[in-house]
Amino acid sequence: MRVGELAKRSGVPVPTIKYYLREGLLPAGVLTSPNQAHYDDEHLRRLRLVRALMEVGGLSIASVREVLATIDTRDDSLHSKLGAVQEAISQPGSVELDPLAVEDVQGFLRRQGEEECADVTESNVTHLLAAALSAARSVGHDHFQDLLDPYLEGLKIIAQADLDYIASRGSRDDVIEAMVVGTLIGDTVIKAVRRLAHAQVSRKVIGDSVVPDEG
Amino acid sequence: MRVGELAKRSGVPVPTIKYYLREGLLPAGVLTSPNQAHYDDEHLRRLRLVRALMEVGGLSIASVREVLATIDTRDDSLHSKLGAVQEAISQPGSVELDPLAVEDVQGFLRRQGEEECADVTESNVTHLLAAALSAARSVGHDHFQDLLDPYLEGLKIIAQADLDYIASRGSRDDVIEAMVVGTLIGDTVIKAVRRLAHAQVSRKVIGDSVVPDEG
DNA sequence: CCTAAATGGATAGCGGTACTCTCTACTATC
DNA sequence: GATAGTAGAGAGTACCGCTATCCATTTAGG
Repeated sequence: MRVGELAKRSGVPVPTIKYYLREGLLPAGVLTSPNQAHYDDEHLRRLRLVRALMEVGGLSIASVREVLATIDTRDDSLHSKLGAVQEAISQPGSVELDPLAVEDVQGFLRRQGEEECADVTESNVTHLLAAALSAARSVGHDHFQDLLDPYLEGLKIIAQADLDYIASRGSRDDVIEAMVVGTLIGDTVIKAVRRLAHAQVSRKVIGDSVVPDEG
Repeated sequence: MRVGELAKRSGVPVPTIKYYLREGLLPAGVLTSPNQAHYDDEHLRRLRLVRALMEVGGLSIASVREVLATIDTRDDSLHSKLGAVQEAISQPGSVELDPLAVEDVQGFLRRQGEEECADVTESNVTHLLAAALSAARSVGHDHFQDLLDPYLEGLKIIAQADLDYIASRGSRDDVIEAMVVGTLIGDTVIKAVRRLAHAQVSRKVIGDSVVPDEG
């Protein structure tokens, strides 16, 4: 197919596709003439992935490029590939870390039997966690880390479901893409379902009055 | 205090504070002269909240303004306030919804005993969920909704912890702020811990080989 | 009291991001 | 042979979150 049909089938405007080609988010089509190229279903699939990463995952073009590069690297074991994918999709903001929050993270990791926790900022994931706890502290929530253990309890169930889902995919390529899609779209799904669960629990527990007027 | 000290104590540059004042993210200080105003600890607290919402929650200025407006509205019960806060912090992207994904969401809600599910797009939260499942479908993941039930199972544990945390706050104002902070910063913490749980489970289950080379 | 620094207020400009437009030379199709 | 589509590439645009500059006034220090 040519770029027009790719645009029609993906819902992405032609100029935007050209832009993605220039930015290296999409591999070039096969040239049949100096100004004619053919694109196949792989291009369509990749294009939809790019859009999903941006729209649902909220990733920037630069992050998408990094994620795609990680996906396309073909030398790691699946376990380390999962790690690499997670690093690529977990860009922490530029919050400066509260040492107490760093300590909280290290304590948590230690509690979970993680031995090698030299520097929290070495991994995007632990950095992200420390940044979030720092932000909590900065707004006066200095016991937010107490939630880590119950969170992990719930997330073990979720992570098991995630891994089952990923492993149920057919080819190795599908497994790797499912890591990205499952993790990023999963984040959004979890966000939404958590809010629904809040509403459910709140309806049962809080009812309508739990706290007096003003403290 | 004057704006200079507010800047020093919050780490936010003076011009940025002025900008936030203009944008209505911060209430004006008390004028003591035509060009002198006093700010108090409430301003500092609010400023830090604004930064936390933007840096960790990834909210835009417009969203922050909306959230603050919701916080400051003082007429709802806590239960409905939680709902309002959730709506304000759950802006769905502009993905067009797949009818099948909408059906998935409705089925899920029905399964959970939610009766009133006329229009999924009426609530930002269900819209967000439908958008995420639509994106999953668009990249060929048309059974992602099978994860909803295990997700809810894990998230019930998390939501209970959240509600306990929120309810443990002192004043009504603190409770309301904890809804925002706990939900948004909680999202990020959950994101990070989920990745750690992935690594943990993956180390145990996947080990290093689960899927053959190529399908 | 005088001067330097800071302040409130307002307007304009800047840097980054994600497109979108425009152009040229060519090709496919009717 | 007229019309529409195409590859490739540079310029332009729109929005967002600041940042810089200016002004008249005021405060703080010697």
